[in-house]
Amino acid sequence: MPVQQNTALLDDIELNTATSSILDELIGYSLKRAHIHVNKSLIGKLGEHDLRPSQFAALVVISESPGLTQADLGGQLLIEPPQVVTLLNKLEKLGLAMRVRCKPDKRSYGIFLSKTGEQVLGQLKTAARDTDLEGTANLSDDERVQLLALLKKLYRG
Amino acid sequence: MPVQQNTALLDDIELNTATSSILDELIGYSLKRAHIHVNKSLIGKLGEHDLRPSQFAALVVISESPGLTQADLGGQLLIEPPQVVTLLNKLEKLGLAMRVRCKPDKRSYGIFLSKTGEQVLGQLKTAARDTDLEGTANLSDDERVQLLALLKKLYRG
DNA sequence: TATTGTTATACTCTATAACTATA
DNA sequence: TATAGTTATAGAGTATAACAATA
Repeated sequence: MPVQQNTALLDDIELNTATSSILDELIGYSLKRAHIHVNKSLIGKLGEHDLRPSQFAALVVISESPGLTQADLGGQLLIEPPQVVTLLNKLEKLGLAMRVRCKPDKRSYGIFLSKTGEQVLGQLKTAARDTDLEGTANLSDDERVQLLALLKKLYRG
Repeated sequence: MPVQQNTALLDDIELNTATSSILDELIGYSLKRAHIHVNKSLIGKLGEHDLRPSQFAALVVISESPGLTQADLGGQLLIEPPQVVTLLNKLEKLGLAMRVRCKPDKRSYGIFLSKTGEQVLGQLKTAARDTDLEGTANLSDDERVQLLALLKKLYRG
């Protein structure tokens, strides 16, 4: 029979909405959706400072280990050396961080925050805590604690 | 005093390892780390079929709503129309899905899986379940159930 | 005039190979 | 020779504007 026979039927297909999908069984898929959901507000807030989430994370790590090398920073952020270069170029351009040739090994830099970087980071920490609460508004405080514990156990072992 | 005075000290900086970081307070950050952790094995497995996670998710959605439009698909996957085009071009090139002009509205397509697409999807579903378990091996079955419930509550409300 | 899908474009993220300067 | 950082490049993901065909 001709293919076009189904045209009328196909027009009135109802999309699955309630049916259970394999995607709903996969923790990986729900992690992605949840991450998108929570990060929306953070991205918006950081955007006011011309920063991305990874750049905020870098500021935090540098602040907690001033003088660390680019290799150290990449290791903590789980990014490759070329990404560290791009990231630091941006932070230096914004006047928030700097490379200093202060190591005996003249190939490497010590990475430090500027005074401005420390000040901005202070503001960003508060903003990040706020947006994280906003993005998880569907959870109670107890549920937030449970979720955080489960997530850390998941990826830290 | 001269800046270089600190050189010897800076050489022996110890990186923070145990100190608590604000990043560890943010659910958004832990979601990202957990997602990276769980998705590694899935990406590897899907790579054997020249597929990415988003393309696997598209196969699932199409299979569950055969004949849906590109706008429907993009809505379910939370991606924009141009991304749907790229995604479907890839699936058609692999012979897994196809656009069919079967709607009264001649501007739109109905999207369907091919026979091969259905068969491949069957294999991929099993593989996805396996790799999701592998990637969450640090959790017990109870903890997986709890985590999934918390994640869905988080992004679905 | 509005909508579906498409193209073009751009910016971010990610990853690898090749290069430099130091070690 | 090996390593720290850099450059070049390429692929994937994301987003917007502009366009064609159809409504």
